[in-house]
Amino acid sequence: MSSTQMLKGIIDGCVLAIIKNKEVYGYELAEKLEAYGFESFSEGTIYPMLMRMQREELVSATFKKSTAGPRRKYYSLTQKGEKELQHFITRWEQLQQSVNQVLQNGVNSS
Amino acid sequence: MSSTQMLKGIIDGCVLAIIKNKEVYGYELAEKLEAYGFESFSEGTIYPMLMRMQREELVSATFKKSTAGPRRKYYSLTQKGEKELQHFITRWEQLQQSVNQVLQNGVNSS
DNA sequence: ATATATACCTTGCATTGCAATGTAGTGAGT
DNA sequence: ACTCACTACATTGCAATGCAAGGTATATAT
Repeated sequence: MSSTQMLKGIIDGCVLAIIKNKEVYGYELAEKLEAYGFESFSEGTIYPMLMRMQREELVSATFKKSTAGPRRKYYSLTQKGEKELQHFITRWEQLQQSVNQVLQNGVNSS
Repeated sequence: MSSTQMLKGIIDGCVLAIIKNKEVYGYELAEKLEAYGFESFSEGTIYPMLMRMQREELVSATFKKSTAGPRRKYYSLTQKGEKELQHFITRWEQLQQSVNQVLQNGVNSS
C-alpha cells in the first residue's frame, strides 16, 4: 500500500481545479502541486496526464514564448472540463464521507 | 477519470479499519463496505486484496464453519496490520487536507 | 432435483502513477 | 566559446490494483 496508489484518480481533479483558477503550464503545475502538500510530483506523471486530458477535451492548450527557457504549453479548462471537475468534487465528497465514517467506527469502537 | 480509480490504495485502509474493529470474512466485508457508501464492491477486488494482505502479514486468517453456507475465512489484524492502519490514517489526513485546499483555492477564487 | 443464497477463488484486462531517459532553449559565470 | 544550471516538454517501460467474468462448492427450502 504505497502512498502513490492513493493518488490515482485524485490528482486529476486537483489539476482541473488548479487549471480552472488560472491557466498554467506543466512545469508550473508541478511546483503548485508540491506547494499544496503533494510531495514529489513526477513530470512522468504530469505531462502524460495533461496530454490525456487534452485528448479527452477536458483542457485546451496553447504555446507561449518564455524568457526563462523553452516555450511553455499553457492549459485552460474547457466546458467539458468544468463539468468533469464538478463530478469529481461530488465523488470526492462522497469518498471522504465514507472513508471517515469507516475510520471512526472501525478504529475507535474496538 | 472513473470512480474506481479513486479507490486505489484507499480501500486497503478502510478494510484494515473494519477488521480491527471486529474479525470479518470476505463476503461480510463486501456487505459492510457497501453499507458505508462504497457502491458496488466486487468480489474480484476483495478476495485478492485480503489474500495479498495475508501474504504481507497485515492480517491472519482462520476458517470457521457456517450454518448458512460453506465455511468462512475470518480475518483479524496483526500488529503489523495495526501499524499499517496508523500509517494509512496519517496519509489519508494529509491527502484530505491537500485536496481540500486545492479545491477551495482553485474553484472559488476564479 | 432444482433453485437460491452463501462463500471463496482465479484469470485477464484497463488504468494510471512514476522512475529513467531524452531533447532543447536560456542565461550566468569563467 | 564553453560549461553549468535551470527551465520546459516528451516518451518508454514497469508496477500496482480495481474489476468483470467465470468457476467451484456448501446449505437450505421448495
